[in-house]
Amino acid sequence: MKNRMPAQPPHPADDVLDHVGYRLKRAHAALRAAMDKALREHGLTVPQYSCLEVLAARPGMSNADLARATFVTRQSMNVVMRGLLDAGLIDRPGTVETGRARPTTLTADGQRLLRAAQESVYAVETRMVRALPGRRLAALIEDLDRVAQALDE
Amino acid sequence: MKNRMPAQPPHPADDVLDHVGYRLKRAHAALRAAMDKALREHGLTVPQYSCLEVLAARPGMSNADLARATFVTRQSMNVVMRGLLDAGLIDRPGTVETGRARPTTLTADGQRLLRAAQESVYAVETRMVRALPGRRLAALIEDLDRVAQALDE
DNA sequence: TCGGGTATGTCAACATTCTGACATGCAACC
DNA sequence: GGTTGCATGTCAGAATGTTGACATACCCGA
Repeated sequence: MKNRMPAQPPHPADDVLDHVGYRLKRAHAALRAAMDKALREHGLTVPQYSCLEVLAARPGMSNADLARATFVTRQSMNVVMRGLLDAGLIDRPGTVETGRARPTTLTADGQRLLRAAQESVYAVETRMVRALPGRRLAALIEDLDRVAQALDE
Repeated sequence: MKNRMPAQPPHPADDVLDHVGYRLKRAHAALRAAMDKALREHGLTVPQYSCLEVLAARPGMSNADLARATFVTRQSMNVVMRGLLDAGLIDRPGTVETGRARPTTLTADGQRLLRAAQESVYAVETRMVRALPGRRLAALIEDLDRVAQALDE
């Protein structure tokens, strides 16, 4: 209905649609949609892929660790892991010598599927990076980290 | 369990946690949590606030317009609007002369509540902006827009 | 040794959001 | 006029996520 003019908005600078938070939300929504589409052909959801990916980089993480790393609650990660366990993509000892946290690892199937999915997802990431002019990638990452840190405390 | 060292990760550069997508997700999660906390005292959720905010900047938007502007489906925005209608914060004509799209506007109560909520939310946004060194804000916004555009097509 | 304090895994209830579907309304084109 | 295409609003069901709660397990100081 209303026309969108992202390049030259016909509004004062304090328009909501010009705020950083809105742009951040917009970029995140676009990334989420692109990843969702890329992962569909591999039969994975974004949380499932995130779990596998983090697990490949940091083998032996517990359920609570994975929840924190992927920004969801322990309970949500619990159902994600149940799905991955049923699919035989991850493995976890039934009991552990000390504590309650059980270390999780990728199975051979999990590693295979992850490698296949990574090709699709990394293509998405490449599209992102190529859209950035010059050496702005490092600056963008640094700024995102500063923002996250400022908001966390 | 694993120690986090965001400044100097003890891993190769191709670690997932170093990717742009991960940092984007992380920053968005932090923003979402901060806004959630700021809005709780006003009795608003983030989608509800987004709806009011966009509606203040672009009065007369339809349900589908608002859904697109806030990156949710029409169906989701429908239930958000139902809550705002029941709370008397927005208003919408029962019928319209032409078409199906009904223009929505803020009520006086909606404008009052939005103004109060904006103070809390803008404080969050200020925290974000202050965390950015020098004149990097404009560059960050521009980069986020480029990323979103590259992923949308 | 024995409490607090904290972290974990999991269950249940609730909310939020999505996908699928359908009816309605308009425009364009034959 | 009729039909095709597209956008909108809304219903129903399923998937996904959350908060709240509880039992368990470690750590640490009194």
